[in-house]
Amino acid sequence: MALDSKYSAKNVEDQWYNYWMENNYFHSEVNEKIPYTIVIPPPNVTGVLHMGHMLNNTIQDVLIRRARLKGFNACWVPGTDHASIATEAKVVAKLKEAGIEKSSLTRDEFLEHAWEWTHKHGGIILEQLKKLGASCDWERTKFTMDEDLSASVIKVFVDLYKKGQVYRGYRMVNWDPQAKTTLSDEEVIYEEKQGNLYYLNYQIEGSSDFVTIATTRPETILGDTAVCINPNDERYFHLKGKKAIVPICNRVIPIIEDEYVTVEFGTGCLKVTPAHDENDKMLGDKHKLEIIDIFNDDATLNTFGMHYEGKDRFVVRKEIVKELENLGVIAKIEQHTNKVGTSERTGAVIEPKLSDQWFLKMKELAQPALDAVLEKDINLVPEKFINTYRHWMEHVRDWNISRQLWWGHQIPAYYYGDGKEDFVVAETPQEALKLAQEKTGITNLTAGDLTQDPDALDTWFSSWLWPISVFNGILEPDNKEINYYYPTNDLVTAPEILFFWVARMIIAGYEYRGEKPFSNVYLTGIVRDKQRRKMSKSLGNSPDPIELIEQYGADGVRVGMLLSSPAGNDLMFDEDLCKQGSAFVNKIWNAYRLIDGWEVANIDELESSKIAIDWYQNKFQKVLVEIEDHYSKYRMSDALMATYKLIWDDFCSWFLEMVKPEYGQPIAAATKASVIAILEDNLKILHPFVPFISEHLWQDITKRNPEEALIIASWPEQSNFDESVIKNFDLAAEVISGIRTIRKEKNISFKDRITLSIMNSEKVSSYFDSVISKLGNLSEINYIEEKLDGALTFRVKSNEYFIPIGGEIDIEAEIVKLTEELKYTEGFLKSVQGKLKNERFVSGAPEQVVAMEKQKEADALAKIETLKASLQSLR
RNA sequence: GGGCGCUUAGCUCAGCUGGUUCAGAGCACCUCGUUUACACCGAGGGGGUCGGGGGUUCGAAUCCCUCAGCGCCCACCA
Repeated sequence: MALDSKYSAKNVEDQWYNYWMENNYFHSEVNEKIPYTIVIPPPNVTGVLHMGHMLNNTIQDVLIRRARLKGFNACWVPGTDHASIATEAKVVAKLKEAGIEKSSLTRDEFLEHAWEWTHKHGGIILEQLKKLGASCDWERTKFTMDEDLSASVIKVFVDLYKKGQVYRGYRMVNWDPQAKTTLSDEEVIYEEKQGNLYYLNYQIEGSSDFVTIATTRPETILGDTAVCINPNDERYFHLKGKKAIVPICNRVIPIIEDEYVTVEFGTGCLKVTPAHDENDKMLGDKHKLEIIDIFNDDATLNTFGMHYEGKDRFVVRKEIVKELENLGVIAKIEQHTNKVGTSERTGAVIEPKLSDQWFLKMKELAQPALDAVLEKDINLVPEKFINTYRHWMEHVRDWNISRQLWWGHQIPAYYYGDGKEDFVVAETPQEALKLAQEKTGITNLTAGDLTQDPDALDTWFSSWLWPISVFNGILEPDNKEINYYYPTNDLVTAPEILFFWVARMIIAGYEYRGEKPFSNVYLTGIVRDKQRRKMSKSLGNSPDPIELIEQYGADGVRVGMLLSSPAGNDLMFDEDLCKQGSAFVNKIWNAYRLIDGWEVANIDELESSKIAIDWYQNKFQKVLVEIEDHYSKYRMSDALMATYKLIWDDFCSWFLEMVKPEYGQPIAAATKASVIAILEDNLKILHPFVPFISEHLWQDITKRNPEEALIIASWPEQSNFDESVIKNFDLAAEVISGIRTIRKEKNISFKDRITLSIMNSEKVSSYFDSVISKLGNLSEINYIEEKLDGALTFRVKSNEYFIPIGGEIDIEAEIVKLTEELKYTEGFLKSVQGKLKNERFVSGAPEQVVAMEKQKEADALAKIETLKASLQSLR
């Protein structure tokens, strides 16, 4: 058959993905084999594939395919996350485009829209993963809002409530005024922003004196309920017990004393706004201050904002500064940088806000999860993340798990009155009613008297159960699937969600299984562009992964992604890497074309072929050990690079060149059979990286039954290898290199056959003559005792090689070359001897090292001898 | 403000407990090549005083100190 010299991935990849699907190779069921399990970090259900996913899932697929080849029962569970806030924001925006406000809809109406959106866009990302070659067990696809997963979430919430771990509290929380919901501390990103520090004069009641406070947020003065000084600050002793007047609203507020105030900062005098700052709240509680909330939910001012009512906080900031200026109360304005919290999802500036929310106590739950990582029961790769993890776990704060959103799991708390404790928590409304009746003693309480908490749970409150809930391990803790697949093996995810997700999964794992959820966590880098900017939609610097696959093929893109992605290191994505990837795939393709085209005949195997096969088999084993080592350390790019070099350099450039028959000649049947066997082993180790082409070639070699597919073949058997065979070959390769260098330097065409003479022949393995002769295109090899006059020379180890080319030698040039080599060798000898003369070295260094230096000395001396002799003969 | 990490060839990075294969790899670059698998190719080649300074040692890219630059995480200083 005639194969095109350019491999076309497009024609091949869909075909084999379908073949794999049809034969159900991705599917896993409980059996007697050892399981190897990965749960996918569930992407947002309505999201599209981005470069981070590509990297992430390529690594997972490499791991899972390799495990499958190694004979494990490989199970990769895919799925999606409902992504409460992100999805709700999208749906709200979508509705707005259609002229519908969320506030005009009932909860059920809104959820209908949300589900519609989810069904329309959900799963797109999973389809995209198929293009990449992801061998997930699609029959197991899960969604965090599936019925059973939702029930798991509710069950866990109720359970934790009963255990006293979940509680309702009135606290200062992070408010996202755009999404109009609270956020957990982890969802707030602090950004350094340039702002001003305003110094304002507050008049002292009953006096013309004033006190100067400093604030970054002048609009909040309308919520001030005290001024605070440090009791030890002599400057303000005269203010003790006095009252101050807030400008504009003219509220009279007490001047309190607290050592919390830093004397050195600003004026050493602080305005206290308990409703809008966590520290102020703390002061307010301590000194029993009034709390005045001046904001609406969207961060516009409410009636306490007086004439600013209805205006946005940032507009008010500008306007109020003007008004204060007019009133003459601004003492000065300084430039000031401070950290401003913004919403991870919407980017809106977070407003600290007091409200009733649900919290999960973390301290106690975190302990086993912390120990597991510190004791390396769970390995973080790379290890540098252990410290970060430890720090977070040791300082973990209670988790705000309620969100003022509709899209998500509605909190199973039911209110029957307005009192703080007038609620019950239960898995079902029926149960809630029963509990409420018991609690209140009112037996004729009806379902209609109960109102479910309108809030939804934080998305992560469902994804933290993922490794358990996908196997139904919450609802049926003793089912055979969870018992078999859990704990899973590897988790591959981005370091950004180490706290959001990974840490919490570990916590849930110990709380609900008494066991870790996974053994290894591979934290990938962040995909950046060449300018080191994070790839993002808004910057428009992210290539479309599907377009990349169209262009370079999934195999090419996979290789491209993996080529430069050591764990934990950011990946500077460059399309050239994909080019390199597809070039590699093309190389494999052409190697196959070569082999496939060989005519066989029943002839004896050539000596060079036998040598080549023996050498490659040993080399393959040696590299296999390296590859295994890299895998064991999760060094995927190194494993790939070792494979890449083995295939490109050793297999293609050396091995195939050695066994390749002369033009028009047939190859020995036995040789071709060996080459095919070697090729098959190559395809096995290539398969995790480039699944499509490897399967394609595997199936093209010979007709295979479904049970003989490469995807379920077995990884090459590890066996001993003979290092001396490899060393011998390296020597031969050096000689061939020497010949090529001379050809190049002297412009001797490769087509011209030349003669090679070797001195000190007893030290050369004549075993390799055939190989050297073939790759050097020699007409003959001579073994000589005396130097050859009128020849070009080169040295490998202490042997000297001569290539006679008649009388055309440029003697002067040869002399220069030899002199330089001599000079270098003498310098080298000097440094070695310097070491050996140093008694402290000889006595202090290990024997091995000293012996090595002595060997170096001997080699150098010998080389100097030959060089000198050669120079002599030229002169 | 605390903690962690990084700085090695033009680029992206390996270099484990100091000495064997310690100055490496891939890409890029330069030269030559229309060799009968592949120009997404082949052969050959150039390129780094391992961020600066100091120290320990017979010996340091590797250990210690210090300075500089960069990055990440955490933290309530208005």
